[in-house]
Amino acid sequence: MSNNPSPDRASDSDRSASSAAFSPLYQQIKSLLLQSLDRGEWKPGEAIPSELELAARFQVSQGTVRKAIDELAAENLLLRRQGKGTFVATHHEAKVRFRFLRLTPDDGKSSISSSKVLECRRVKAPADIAALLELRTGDTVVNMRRLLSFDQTPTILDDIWLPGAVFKGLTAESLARYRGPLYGLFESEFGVSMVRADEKIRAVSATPDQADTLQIASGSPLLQVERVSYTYGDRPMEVRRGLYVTERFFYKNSLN
Amino acid sequence: MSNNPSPDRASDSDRSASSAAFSPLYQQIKSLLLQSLDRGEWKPGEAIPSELELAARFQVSQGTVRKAIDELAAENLLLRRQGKGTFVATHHEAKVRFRFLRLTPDDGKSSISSSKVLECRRVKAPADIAALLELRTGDTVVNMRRLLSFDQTPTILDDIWLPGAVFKGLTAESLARYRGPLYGLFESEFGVSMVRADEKIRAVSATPDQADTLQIASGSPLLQVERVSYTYGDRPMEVRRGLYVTERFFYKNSLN
DNA sequence: CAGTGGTCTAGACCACGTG
DNA sequence: ACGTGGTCTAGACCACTGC
Repeated sequence: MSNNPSPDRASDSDRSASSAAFSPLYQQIKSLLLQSLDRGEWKPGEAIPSELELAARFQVSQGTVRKAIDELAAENLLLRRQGKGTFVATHHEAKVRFRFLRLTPDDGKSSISSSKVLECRRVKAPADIAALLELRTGDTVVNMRRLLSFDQTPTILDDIWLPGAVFKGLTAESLARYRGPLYGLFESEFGVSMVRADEKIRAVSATPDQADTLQIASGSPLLQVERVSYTYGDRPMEVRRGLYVTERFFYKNSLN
Repeated sequence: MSNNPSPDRASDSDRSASSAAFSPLYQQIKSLLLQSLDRGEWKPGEAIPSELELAARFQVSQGTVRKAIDELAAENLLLRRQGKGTFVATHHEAKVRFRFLRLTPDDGKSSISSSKVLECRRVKAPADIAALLELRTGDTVVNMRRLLSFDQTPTILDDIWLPGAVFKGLTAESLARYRGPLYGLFESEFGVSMVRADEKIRAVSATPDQADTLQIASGSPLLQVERVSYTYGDRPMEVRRGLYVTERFFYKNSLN
């Protein structure tokens, strides 16, 4: 790229053809990288090409690639490791486990967790779920319910909804066999990377049914967490309604 | 600064004398900027010197100053405005109001809020509050309780604790006269800028007293939010225990 | 028009991880 | 020794703001 008083803009127009029209170069590079991630050109956990390689591929300077990667790293889509390279974020990692699970034990001790799948079936989407997943009412969705326990104490009751077209072959049996975080399974088995989520939190009273499965008194206060998770391109891929027992745990949040 | 094969490092050692010893230059600049902010050299809402001025002052390149400011802007301590300058963040702004108040109405309509101070007195700090504020048990603290209503509906009951040595002259009367966000008052009247906060969230049942002031049924589920707020240098400056009625509001959070 | 932050480049050197 | 990302610089030009 020349940077002279009368610059040659030919290569610029080449680039903008395949990307958002008039935005900063590094933003265009960022979109291109996002497209590659979305398309699965580099899988979660793998390294992406080096900054110099990408600079050569896109015909820009290393600094411009760097700024694009900086933003993706700030959004936790990429992970930089000095001396090694830049890697696609994955949910198969101890560090990342608590990025989406904000429930924390009072005494700080990380206790052993167990997950029991109570139900998993394919059904027609209710209107509210369909809307949140940007599907049509009646489109088929996977509905699973599970109970998470810490130190043998039932703590989280989750009701999860997934688009049926994407999560083919997800059954109670395959879930029961799997060890590890659910979002890790989604990555490996269905090619769906969860990248971001919004949560709406309320306090509610346990219904008799809920109280029964959580082994608490009916009417006890519960934290209700309604989450919508998104993949690349802000496409919603999961709706999750969780009920948390906050007797010995709390939901941790940081405001900046 | 020379960048030759045999560089002259004299100016480097000059700088490191007044800052953390061996860290990247831009991190040292960042600390110096933080010190100036903490010391009140530039007040909330004011512009800080231009990048070129700061570069001249610290004897570094504009790019290095820029990277320091980038991080402070990412942490919401500074606000960049193209063509105008870089400004110190302030809580006197509509945009920032909802940075620390995460309670959102179901219907999205921003309703008028009113704040009623129920109590404000200087007392000796209980052990738990003192620990959170990094004071000694029995040091004097300001304790205030207030009720926030939206559309005439009582919604938030706050119990707030502040270090007495810093918040001299804070009385129920001065609070009653003041309009606007509490953190704005803290900035203007006491020179305390809240920069970050940690929250622990639980679901609880309303006690008879709480139910009475919030005009709900005794035993109703409430969101309990325990917040510790920090100024520059991670010094705790407020402990706040809030009870939120989440009937027509929810606590909004984003996971990245 | 001048001054501010925003973008882009090119090149040097440093720090880290691996072979 | 080599390749990776990390830091730092210098300089050009762009985009926005306000006089």
